[in-house]
Amino acid sequence: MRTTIKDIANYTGLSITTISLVLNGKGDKIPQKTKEIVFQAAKELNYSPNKVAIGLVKKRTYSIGLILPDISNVFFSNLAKGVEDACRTAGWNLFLCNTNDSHKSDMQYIQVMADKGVDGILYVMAAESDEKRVQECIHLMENLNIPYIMIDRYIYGENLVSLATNHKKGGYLATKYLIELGHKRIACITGPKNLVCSQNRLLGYKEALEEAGIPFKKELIYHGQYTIESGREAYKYLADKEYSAIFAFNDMSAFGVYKELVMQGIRVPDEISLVGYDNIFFCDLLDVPLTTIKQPVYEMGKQAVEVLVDEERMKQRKGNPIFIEPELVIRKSTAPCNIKISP
Amino acid sequence: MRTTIKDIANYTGLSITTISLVLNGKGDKIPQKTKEIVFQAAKELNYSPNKVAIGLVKKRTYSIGLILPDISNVFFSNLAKGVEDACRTAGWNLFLCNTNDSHKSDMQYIQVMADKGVDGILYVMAAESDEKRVQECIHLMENLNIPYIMIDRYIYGENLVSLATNHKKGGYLATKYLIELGHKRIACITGPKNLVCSQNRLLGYKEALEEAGIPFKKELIYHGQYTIESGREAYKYLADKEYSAIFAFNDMSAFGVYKELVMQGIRVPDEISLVGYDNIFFCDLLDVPLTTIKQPVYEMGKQAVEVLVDEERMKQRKGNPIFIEPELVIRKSTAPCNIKISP
DNA sequence: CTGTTAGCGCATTCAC
DNA sequence: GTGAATGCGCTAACAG
Repeated sequence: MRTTIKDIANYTGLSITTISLVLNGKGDKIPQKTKEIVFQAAKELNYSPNKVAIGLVKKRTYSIGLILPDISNVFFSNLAKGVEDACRTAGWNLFLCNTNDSHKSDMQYIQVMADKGVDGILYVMAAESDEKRVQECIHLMENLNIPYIMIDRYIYGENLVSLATNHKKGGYLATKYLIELGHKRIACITGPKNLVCSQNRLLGYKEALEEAGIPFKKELIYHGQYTIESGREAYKYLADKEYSAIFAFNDMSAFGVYKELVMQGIRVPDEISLVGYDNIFFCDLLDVPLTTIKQPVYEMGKQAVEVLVDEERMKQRKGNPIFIEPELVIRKSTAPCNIKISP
Repeated sequence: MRTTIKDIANYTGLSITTISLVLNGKGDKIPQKTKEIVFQAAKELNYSPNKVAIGLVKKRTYSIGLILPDISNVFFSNLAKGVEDACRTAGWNLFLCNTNDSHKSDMQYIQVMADKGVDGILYVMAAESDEKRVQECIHLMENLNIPYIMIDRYIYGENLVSLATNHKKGGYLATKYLIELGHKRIACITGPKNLVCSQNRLLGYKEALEEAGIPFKKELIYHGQYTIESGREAYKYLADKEYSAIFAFNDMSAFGVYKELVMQGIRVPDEISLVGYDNIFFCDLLDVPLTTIKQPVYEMGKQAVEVLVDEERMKQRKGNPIFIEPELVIRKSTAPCNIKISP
């Protein structure tokens, strides 16, 4: 059996109160002598406080829940690492909840986390969720009265705290760079239509086009799923279109098209320029290292924890999204346009 | 405020016991009518049991701790996914503990998990740990009387439960395949010396050599750290050695040498054959897809949970490691040896 | 069939 | 300065 505060009381002949006071640093009025006895006993008996009991009386558990779609996705595992590192530093613990992009799991986990008494939730919504489903999740957390931050995938709402990369800017940066290289027909492989992050990247794309006076062509947009597979499908979809560059809204779909391009004997970047999004660590490992938009995802995780844990900052941030600035990382998959296409 | 069992009691005019009995399915002797009243009230008041309180009295929390070195490493994030999926299925929850390969963190997390009342620990030890440090961790868990399974990185000890790939076999398979391709001088890039998993892969390597009557050459062994960087360093170390194939003990270090080989204009597999280990998902994405040894890491995570949660199976497994069979995955980075080297 | 009581391990208020 | 008593939300004997 674990030793309890009671055991120390028996062992020392002191009362439970005294032990608790001393061990919690609230023993201003307790003589040094007594304190030492308590500390000594605690050490001898190898005492460590039962956090479940503390959680029950204090109604704080010093643990938070991280709900995300897929921990095996390097984007999220880097996020998780940032979150975990920040938690450890702050003395918190982390429940990992993997939803496999299921809205139902989202709802279940929110409830379970509440039952477990977590002090907050970091929430990356399931990709399958539409506006209505997001609201359902948000309402649940509100009703449960549990602080939360929406990460990456949602940023509107007056009362909610959210944190995300400035995706519009990211989309803009990528597109502008391609335009500067002389590309005029730039295909897009988006993420799921209902995700705000994907919508915003597209807005940035359009803005850059407009700024350069290039007309937007709907047929160059392929709506994908942020997966390798959808990158491959995008290639097929684009087969009969004219384009000299591709902007994939995440690195995975960029890898997908890349593989397909290579298989078809199309050279990157000589014939087609390719830009990804995320800056996953192995962009660098490909034979043609991938030009991409970097999201500082580890730092996002850290920062999310720091805000969530701080009541003041949470209040400030209601309806006031935290935007993280993306960054263009130029590698070898992009080159000046050398194809003449009728505009 | 959350509604409690007491609120339901007040609301219905019944006693706390009755509520508890009904809600826990132990109300065999309670009339259907009463039951319905209770269920109805629970629904109306939106009741969900406080798991912290339950944890305190039952001394079971239905949560487990997963302690691992680095969640951003795809190997571990896939493991974590397997673990999490199995947990969700079984109705358990998962604490994620990222140690950054620090032994001190290992020790701290073990204690914290115990304080949090977890019902078990899945433990992947820090790479920096030597025999003595592992023992320290094991003793702590034993003293805390908390069930645990050592995953991947440790398999000896009469009283401990462990689960790992049969790394000797993995090393054997990789080496044998290279030998069959005609390679005689096969360089190795190992993992940290103190890790049993790396030691075993080396044993398998030696066994395959011996079986083929090829003498073991110590100078062909480079002791790395399972990182991309150490793959690069391995290349430099091997610069003045004669070899026609490289067996890297994980995919990351394989990528490292691969990059360096490409930079030096050495063609894979025409000049040098390369085999990795792990079968990380982007082995497939490289321009020269990597031949490797597959560890079914997701399944390992799943299985670990299933055993940990089952007292019977835990007993059976004491001192009786669970071995997972690895598998050779042949891709494009290996080819018949066409270099003549004096033996 | 249902209510009363005790207790899980701890923090905390109020006496002594 | 220290101890006894109370309660956090729940389960589990034990009564009745």
